[in-house]
Amino acid sequence: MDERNDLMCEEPGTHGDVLERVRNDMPDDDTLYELADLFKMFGDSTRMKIMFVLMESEMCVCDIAELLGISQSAISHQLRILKQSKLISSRREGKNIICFLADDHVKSIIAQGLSHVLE
Amino acid sequence: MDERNDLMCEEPGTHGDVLERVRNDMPDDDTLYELADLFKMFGDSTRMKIMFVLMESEMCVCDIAELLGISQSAISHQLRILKQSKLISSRREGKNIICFLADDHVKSIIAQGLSHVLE
DNA sequence: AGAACACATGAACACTTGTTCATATGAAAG
DNA sequence: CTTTCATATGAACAAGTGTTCATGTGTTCT
Repeated sequence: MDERNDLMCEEPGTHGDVLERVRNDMPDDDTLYELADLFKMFGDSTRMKIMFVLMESEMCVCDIAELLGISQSAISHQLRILKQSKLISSRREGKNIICFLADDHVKSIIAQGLSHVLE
Repeated sequence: MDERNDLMCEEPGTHGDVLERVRNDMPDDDTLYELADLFKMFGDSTRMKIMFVLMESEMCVCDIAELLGISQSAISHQLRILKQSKLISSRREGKNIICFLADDHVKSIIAQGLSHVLE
């Protein structure tokens, strides 16, 4: 019952406990795709920069673009994607659209990533 | 000194405090790219599945492939990438290559992502 | 040595992704 | 109402990504 895991190869059916645990803990396919799509958001340096900026302060679109030295169009396209993933929200204020982080998980996810990267 | 943030638009130089904080807290470009590359690993459902499996138990390549119903070649290509990112390590055991998570951050990163996805 | 199994790898291909460029929408000021 | 500033959006294109297929490498067994 606490035996070492035998390999499945060439001897199927000999370690049902692992198989069962995996099947129980693996999220369903929809959740898995959502999860992957979420992490894709953090997988582009432009979007990472945007989120880093918004961790400091909410900010309008043109300020983000100017601060990062990236074209307004590129920023706008990325903001659209980030909003679809519910990571960023925005409100209008006169001529400007003010963007801000919509989820506390953003900071903790980035923090975990950073501690891996920084060894 | 605790004033509301003015917008940068059309009035540059009026909110140096935010600018300065952003410049201080933004990682250098190399770190940013590493960070984005790290999260790219979590941005593919095949790699997510592999990591979910390895969260339960170390396992040889062919078992991972069989368990997930994905071709051995596809798994092997993805494992190569995951190893380059130092997320997975492996050792040889006879004919088999046993893979296992190489970093504790994997679990916590995935956990943070899941709690976002599951609302 | 040869056969069989486990895994790795390279090329090719379809598919996705991010940017640029041009243009459209929307609010505010003259 | 026209202009101007702020932002959004669509098309097009280059670059990146993941899979398959075929084949190569390494290990064990007879």
